[in-house]
Amino acid sequence: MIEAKGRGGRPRSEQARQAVLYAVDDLLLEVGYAALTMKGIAERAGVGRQTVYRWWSTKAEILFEASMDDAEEELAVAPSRTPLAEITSYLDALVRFLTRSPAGAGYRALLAAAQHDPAVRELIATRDVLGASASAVLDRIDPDRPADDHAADRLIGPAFFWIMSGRDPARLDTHELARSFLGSGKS
Amino acid sequence: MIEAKGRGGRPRSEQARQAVLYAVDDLLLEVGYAALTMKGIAERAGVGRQTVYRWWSTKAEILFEASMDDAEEELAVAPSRTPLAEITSYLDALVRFLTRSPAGAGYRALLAAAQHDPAVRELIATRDVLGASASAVLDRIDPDRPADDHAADRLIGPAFFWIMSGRDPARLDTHELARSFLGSGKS
Amino acid sequence: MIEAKGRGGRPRSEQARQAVLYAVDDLLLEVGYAALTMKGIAERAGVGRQTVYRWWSTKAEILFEASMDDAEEELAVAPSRTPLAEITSYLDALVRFLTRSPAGAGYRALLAAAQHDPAVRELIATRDVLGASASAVLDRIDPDRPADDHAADRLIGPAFFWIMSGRDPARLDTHELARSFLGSGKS
Amino acid sequence: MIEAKGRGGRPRSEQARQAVLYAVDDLLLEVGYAALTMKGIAERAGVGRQTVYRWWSTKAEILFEASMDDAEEELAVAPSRTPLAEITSYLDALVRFLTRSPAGAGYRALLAAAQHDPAVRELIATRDVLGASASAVLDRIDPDRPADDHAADRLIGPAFFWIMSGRDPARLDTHELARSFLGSGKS
DNA sequence: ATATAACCGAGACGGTACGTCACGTCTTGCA
DNA sequence: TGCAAGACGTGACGTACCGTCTCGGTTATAT
Repeated sequence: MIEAKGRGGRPRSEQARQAVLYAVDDLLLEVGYAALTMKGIAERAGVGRQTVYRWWSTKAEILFEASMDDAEEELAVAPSRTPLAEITSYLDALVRFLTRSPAGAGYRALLAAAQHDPAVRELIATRDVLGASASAVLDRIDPDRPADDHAADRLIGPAFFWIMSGRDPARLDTHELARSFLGSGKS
Repeated sequence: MIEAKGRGGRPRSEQARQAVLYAVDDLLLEVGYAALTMKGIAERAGVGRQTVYRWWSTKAEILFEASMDDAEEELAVAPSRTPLAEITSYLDALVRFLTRSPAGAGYRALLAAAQHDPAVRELIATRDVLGASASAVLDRIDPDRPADDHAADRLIGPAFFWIMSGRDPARLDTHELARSFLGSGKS
Repeated sequence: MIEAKGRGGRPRSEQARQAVLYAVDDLLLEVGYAALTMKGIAERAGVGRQTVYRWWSTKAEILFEASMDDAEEELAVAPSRTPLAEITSYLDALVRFLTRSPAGAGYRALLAAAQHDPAVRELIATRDVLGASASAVLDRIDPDRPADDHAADRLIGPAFFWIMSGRDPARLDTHELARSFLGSGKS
Repeated sequence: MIEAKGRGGRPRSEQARQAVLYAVDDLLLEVGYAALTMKGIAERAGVGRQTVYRWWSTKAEILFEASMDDAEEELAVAPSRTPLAEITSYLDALVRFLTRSPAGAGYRALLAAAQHDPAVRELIATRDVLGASASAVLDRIDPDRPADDHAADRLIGPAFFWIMSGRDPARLDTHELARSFLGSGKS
């Protein structure tokens, strides 16, 4: 049993939990991460402030719980006929996730917070959604690929850097990046 | 004349400006970006709060002015005998900058803030210190290299992603990354 | 029920309320009305600033709540054997109140603030402590006295004007004022 | 010569002085005494801040210089045929001054400030405009009236108290006050 | 059935940073 | 020397949110 139940008492309200997660999703889009406050979340969710603090310590934790499932789903791409097509389509999904998706906004906000908050750093380290999604694609292309060759980092990194630097996603040539990626590390 | 001075009035105090920049540098190391406050900066600098707000809108702007010159300097690497050595040494400098340098901490903080603050986004877009440092190295290796092939992004990206994800810099194999980088994009 | 309490929430702290009122009383004597600040009151009371603002809008309101009970008490004079003695003793109490009493200092400060603040004007209009105290004395002397003959104003006014003009209270001849008052408006 | 001229240098600008006085008059009506600031006065007058401070210490001083001449003029009433008419007409002028006139607003503001500022108290003590105006009327009615009988205070006081208490001037019966005044202090 | 206990909402509590305003002083260049 | 301009250090303003703490009430299980 994961749920270590207390001896008695009222059980946690699933309704309150959902309301908080939805509220965080909405507010992130409406006001941005910086203006996201525990107070605002509680009020938007129609929930007591203490109830929020009882189950989450920081807004980062709530955002993590609210976004990561969506993130995983959005980064899963359908198989393609060629490696080039597959890599390209993955990079497109990655860019779309980072720049258009609410879950991507949550991810970027968390990554940002992690740069100056060790607690958030540990939190996101528990679940490497980007790396896992890239590895899934790479494993499909080459099931015998070596571990620890930074392949996932080389696949994700260039696009990731482009986006995080704040440059226009439309000017990013994912096809070129895919070609370069496949042409590297060979002989 | 660049300095379009008003007709009258007391001139800006260079001493106050320096004091603020030093205060930001110090405080960033001592308390971190999240705990960096305009109030704290002013007090540490021995400067009025209004004086800080008069010249900078946000702590990000101050940090930008305080860090970017140092950043540029720290990312300039000495020429090496072989391309591989040069690339590797650049990547080492990059990792050192992002993980150990005060200026690098400032850079990461700014990049983080840019993820949810369009003003900061524009600010850092005005001066692409990472991209410029990579381009300098790449130009030295191949003066005739094509523009817009994302070479700088492919060079920086993997290490950048590794660091930003919060993973251990010691476990990053810059030599391997350098080899992969040089083996890609050929034809 | 007079106390229309909200449905939930922590109840107002009577301790905090008292601490604020005492702090205002103390500070008025120590630093004067002009140097009385909401910040100072909160700090002296050991209370959050928001807590002060939650229950009072201005320092005048706090002062009103803190002083008016005392004022009423200090302006009540014991009956005397003759009208002249009674009126004289009332005028002495009035002068003492306006010039020596902490509550009187509060009253003068409020009256002053009312001259350029309609809100304070309305506030003090809700409780005419001076007029009520004078009426009490006048009613005792002549229970059948007509209303609206400005008797209370004629009794209070001269001494009030003298004090408010900043002239030396010791040079005010209350006995003469009492005699004149009793000699007027008769036949 | 009253004006002790300095050894050399630019003479005081009469234009600047007038501009400041007009600015104070205007601003008092527009924003009220509390919101009247040295900064605001200087800006409205189109004058340097230092220039204001050079010639006046406080806003009260400026207001005093700007209002008291007007006050004296407005409180001078034309002779009437009977004492009752004269007294009544004086009281009407007094009420009008205190409640309608810009100079009266200035006077009330100064009197208010004097309640908690000894410097202002001394300032207004140098020129008793109300008392002087009342004495002028009383002297005309009875040139041989005794000094120090508080007659001026008894004349002014009731109306003054009524107005300062913030009660409706329209409900003040000046005729009744005049009758009472003339019926008092006889034998 | 009835305690007991943990949950729920609401909202006041002492703090602290926010960004603005005015204070009174100072430092310019010009008249 | 006076003057307009305007930056300086100081400190109060009123607001927002922090995380904690009562409140009255609500649901569950454990007697």
